[in-house]
Amino acid sequence: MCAIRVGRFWYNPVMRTVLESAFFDRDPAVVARALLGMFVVRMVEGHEVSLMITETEAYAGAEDRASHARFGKTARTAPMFGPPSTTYVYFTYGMHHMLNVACQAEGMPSAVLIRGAGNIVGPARLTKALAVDRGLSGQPLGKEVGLWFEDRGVVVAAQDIQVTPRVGVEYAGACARRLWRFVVRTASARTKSAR
DNA sequence: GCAGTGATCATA
DNA sequence: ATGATCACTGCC
Repeated sequence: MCAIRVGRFWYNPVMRTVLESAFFDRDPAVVARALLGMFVVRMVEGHEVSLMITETEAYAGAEDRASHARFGKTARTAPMFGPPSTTYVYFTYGMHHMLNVACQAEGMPSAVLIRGAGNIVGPARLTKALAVDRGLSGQPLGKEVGLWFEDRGVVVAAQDIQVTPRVGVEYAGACARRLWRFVVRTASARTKSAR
């Protein structure tokens, strides 16, 4: 039985369970926590690239003053209101793409931002590495679009998770202090402290 | 420390 | 139509 090491974590390469929409049909903070140790899988130029997720953030609906859904449904944010496992990719600062997955039932806006995976730290670096752009926004995760998530049996213990406020949402008042950022503590994926 | 870059959304 | 803002990164 050959196990493969990812940082301090080991997994069995035989186990590959694709995360279906039910996984995402939960509170975004629960999903964000549960995604640590899961793998994001992307087809890029005919090759399957998979990376263990190490950093996520949760975003909720209108009551979350840090969420893009706080102003209601718009052309850009409509995927956040879609069924669970809908991708929400947006373009910001004139150059960066951000990868999110919608959570909860259709009509209930929420999402998890994937901020880091494998050795990649930073949400825009991740989308660059995985060739993710707005063309994916609004599409359901799956092999049809070449982007999906898998459970490969990595278990991340609570003691290995750092929980912090979300990055870059100081404008959100009290919501900025919500502890909705989840980071796997590893030697390689050491992160900057929240700004 | 801060420039770069352009979509997005509120305001009009 | 206009302007401020932005769930960021890389280079100074």
